[in-house]
Amino acid sequence: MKPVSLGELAARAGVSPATVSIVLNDRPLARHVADKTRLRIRQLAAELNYRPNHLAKAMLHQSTRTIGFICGDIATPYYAELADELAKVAEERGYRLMTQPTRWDIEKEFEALELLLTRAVDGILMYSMIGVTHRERLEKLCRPGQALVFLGNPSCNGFRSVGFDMEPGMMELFSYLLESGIREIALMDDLRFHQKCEAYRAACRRYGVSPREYEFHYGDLESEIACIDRVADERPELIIASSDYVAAMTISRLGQKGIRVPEDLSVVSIDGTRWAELYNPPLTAIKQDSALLARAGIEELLSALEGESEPHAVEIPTTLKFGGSVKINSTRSNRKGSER
Amino acid sequence: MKPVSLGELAARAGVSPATVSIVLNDRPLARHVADKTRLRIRQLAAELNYRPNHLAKAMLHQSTRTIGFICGDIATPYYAELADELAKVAEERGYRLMTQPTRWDIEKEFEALELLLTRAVDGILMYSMIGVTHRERLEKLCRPGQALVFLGNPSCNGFRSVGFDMEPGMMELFSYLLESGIREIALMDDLRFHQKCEAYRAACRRYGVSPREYEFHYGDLESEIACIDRVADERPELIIASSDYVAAMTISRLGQKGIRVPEDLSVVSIDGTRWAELYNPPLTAIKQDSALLARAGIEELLSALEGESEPHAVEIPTTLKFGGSVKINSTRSNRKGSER
DNA sequence: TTGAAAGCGCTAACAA
DNA sequence: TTGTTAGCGCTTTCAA
Repeated sequence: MKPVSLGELAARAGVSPATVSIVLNDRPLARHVADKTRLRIRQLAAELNYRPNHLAKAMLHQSTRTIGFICGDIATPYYAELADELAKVAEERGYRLMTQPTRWDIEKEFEALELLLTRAVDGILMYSMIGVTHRERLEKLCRPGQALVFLGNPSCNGFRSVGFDMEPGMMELFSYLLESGIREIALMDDLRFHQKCEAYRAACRRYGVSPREYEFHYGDLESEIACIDRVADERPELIIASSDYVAAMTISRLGQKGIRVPEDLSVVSIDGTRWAELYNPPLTAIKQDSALLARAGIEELLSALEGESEPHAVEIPTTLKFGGSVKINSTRSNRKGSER
Repeated sequence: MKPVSLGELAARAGVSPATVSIVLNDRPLARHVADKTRLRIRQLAAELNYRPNHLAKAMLHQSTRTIGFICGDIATPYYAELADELAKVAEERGYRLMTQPTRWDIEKEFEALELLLTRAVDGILMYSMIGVTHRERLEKLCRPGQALVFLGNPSCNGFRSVGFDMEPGMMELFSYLLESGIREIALMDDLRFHQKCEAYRAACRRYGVSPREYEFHYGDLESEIACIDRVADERPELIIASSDYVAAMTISRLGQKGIRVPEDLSVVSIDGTRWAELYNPPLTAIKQDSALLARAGIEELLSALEGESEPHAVEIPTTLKFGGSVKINSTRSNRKGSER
């Protein structure tokens, strides 16, 4: 049972396709169509369950009203929440979201960019470092000014980008920790994504803390586990984990070794998703607000689609969110230690 | 700088569009095209960064090679993992996935169905109860045999569906619990989704346990909290939570009231995602394997697209996964208590 | 108040 | 070995 086309509908109504199109789309000219005809068309459309063919429309306007979201990971809490927010904001603006997970595979990210090039989507949001690491290859495909926005990391020079400014949250964290008498503050991260790391180093400098970095690679489970094991051996007072996910992995694995959080070792995570709040203990975190990121990202993309030619590099400030995964030493600094 | 069309490319190469199409798509006839011409076309295409217009192709075949996934929630671990698996399997089969979160809003679910009707996607996977609860309205839009597969709940009579069989996991759980000396087994769920509930009742009957049910509504935070508070007051020995997410919420909130899991109250969750393993304590769970669901779901959808007319109702068995959120009473039953 | 025709970019069938 | 033509379903002039 094939769907009816506008043409067939017109034939059955005894009018031309043009008339049907005008009526069903409520074009200004529809006011000049005889009431009888208009009603007949409408009724017939409902009866036959007529639906305009999205493909034909898209072809005509050369637009699918779809935004692509290319992302290394969509199953982890931070990205899952982000994808959800993006879909919501996109919908508000009359777009759909097509999410392409790439499992942090550079080749796949470039493949996914073809979505944009073949015009299967109108624009692309990309959570990736290729704007920095694979600059030339990227430029061969898309010149700045295209409907491509990098998410997460700002300062993809020349390309549009919306990311977080890690500094405020990091500074707030350090100030809080030092007040609480904690000085051995280590970072566990994929150092290829250097923003968190840079904010960490800046904070270390400012507060006179000597940096300790534990490196692993996103998506490489073994390196993550090895990294946690090193932390367990060397036992800093506190470890900043690069995400809620990594924090959960860390606490879980430390627990298996009999190391308790926060009693034996404190953990601070970066992200602060709903999961961080529900974790046991609730995670103290540098909060990256995915709702803000989503909104700003889509705004920037739409402004590109509307022909706004100047690319922006938006930065969204981070904040500190208190949980229960940091051990408070001195009692006097018990300011807002637990919020719930 | 507008993208070049096949027509322009042909003009510049001094050949007809048809020839270009044949060459670039490596059609059988391409072997009959002069080597010189073929090379010239290929080279020019690369130089001009030619990309076929996806819309035009789609229009021709009346297919976008895209599958829609309509789902109430995509931010919660179980659904996030499922979306990830679906995207992966779809990609293997040459399709893309378009995820439409509806935040459990029935109207939105019907709206999203328009994706299928307007042919913006080739088929739809739907995680929803409307196949059961809004049968007539649904039938008015799509008759069985259409490229629509219900996920999660089997037995959407007449419609294709792929879901879980909760019984094996539930029975295994009960047998384990009774062996461990736990008899007060309660369920916390949205009873509108009656599968889990039915398996629970069946297990209660079989094992002579008197059912205790705590009801809340998905997506309604207040009802969830109220539900947990009732559980805290009435304190069954063990509570089966309808998802990893709900289990985490429960344990977190119980913790705030000073009730520890599993010392004071045991919790078993349903889902068994990666998050369940990383939780503290790791959750004992009835496992719903999202990779299996994804694969079976896509298979079923593709078989519909390929014209296989007989709708199936596939059921995937659940299993019990051991964690540390159940308090073991008797020592003799310490069989595989903790697995990690 | 309505209809006819052209065209969006591509492909497949048929000619040459 | 290559070109011509028609058409996918819809919208938008322009003409009647």
